[in-house]
Amino acid sequence: MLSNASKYAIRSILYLATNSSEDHKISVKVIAEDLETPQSFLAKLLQQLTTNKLVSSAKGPHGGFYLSAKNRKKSLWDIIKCIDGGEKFNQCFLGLSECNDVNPCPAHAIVSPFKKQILENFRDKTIGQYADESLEKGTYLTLKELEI
Amino acid sequence: MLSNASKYAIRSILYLATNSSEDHKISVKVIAEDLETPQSFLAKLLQQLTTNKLVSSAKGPHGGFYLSAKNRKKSLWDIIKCIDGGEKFNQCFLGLSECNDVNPCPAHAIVSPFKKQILENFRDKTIGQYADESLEKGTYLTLKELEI
DNA sequence: TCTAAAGTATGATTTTTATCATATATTTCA
DNA sequence: TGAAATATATGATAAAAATCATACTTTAGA
Ligand code: FES
Ligand code: FES
Repeated sequence: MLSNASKYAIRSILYLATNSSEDHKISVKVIAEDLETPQSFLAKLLQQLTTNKLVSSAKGPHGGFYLSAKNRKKSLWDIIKCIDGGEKFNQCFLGLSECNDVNPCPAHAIVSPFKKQILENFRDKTIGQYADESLEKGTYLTLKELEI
Repeated sequence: MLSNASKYAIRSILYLATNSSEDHKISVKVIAEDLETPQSFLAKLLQQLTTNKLVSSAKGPHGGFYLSAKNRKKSLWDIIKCIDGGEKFNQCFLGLSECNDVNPCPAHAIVSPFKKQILENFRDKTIGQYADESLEKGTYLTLKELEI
């Protein structure tokens, strides 16, 4: 579904949402280590996200990445659009041009309601809300913290 | 979600399910033209599917591919397993090792029910049933037949 | 004011996926 | 029995995605 790039981007941003603040910026190095993602790839991604105002950054010592209040108002969907492009959810599951109710493919009936629901969720919920819920529910972002 | 390979494979098989029979085999050439997929790529895929008993074939003039009664008992899930491997549905949406309810990622709550239901549908319904439903409901497999 | 710690910019490489191409083996039918 | 139609087998190439690397810029703090 999503590219690695998008997955890393989402995880980084949710990570920043719970762990960073304007007073506590986090460097790519640390993010990459915690999330166990390739560092330079992540650096590139974070640049792109910064350019698109999805995350904030500061150079120099004690610099790093963090989420501003505005950044927290963005959605998962904004991230996906930024990295993978906005077509992710209107593509047909079987690769048949566009996905719509007029020309449904055989998988449409089962797949489509879910796509709609997920898209809605990703579009309507803010990063901030996601982060808050994560804290409540105790979800996981890194492999390290998994209970295995 | 699925690779092009899997998409082509599924579409070919559903196509064969409604258009072919032991008495009416169809050549790669025709399948590829109708589905508008790259011919040699499809040829390779059909070979793999044949090897794995998901489709049947015969060489020589009037040869081609078709679905036997047994082939029709297979599921979409069998196709996906054959082409993309069986991990497609237990991977975490955010790339966090495995997807399970014990160590949910932040997207798990919204994504997981969907994955479960689709997997179930893909596993439990046979190709034959899919084809029958398609005829009833009038779904589409090729770009050509789309109402645009 | 210098140095080190960050991000920024850009391009090279590797890996995976998708696609193209070509030679071989069977089989029907004239 | 031989030519044509088909699948089969295998390898080459191209395109896309992921990863690695390197040089540059800014800034805090000694
Ligand atoms: S048309 Fe194929 S998933 Fe909607
Ligand atoms: S754990 Fe991430 S989708 Fe289930």
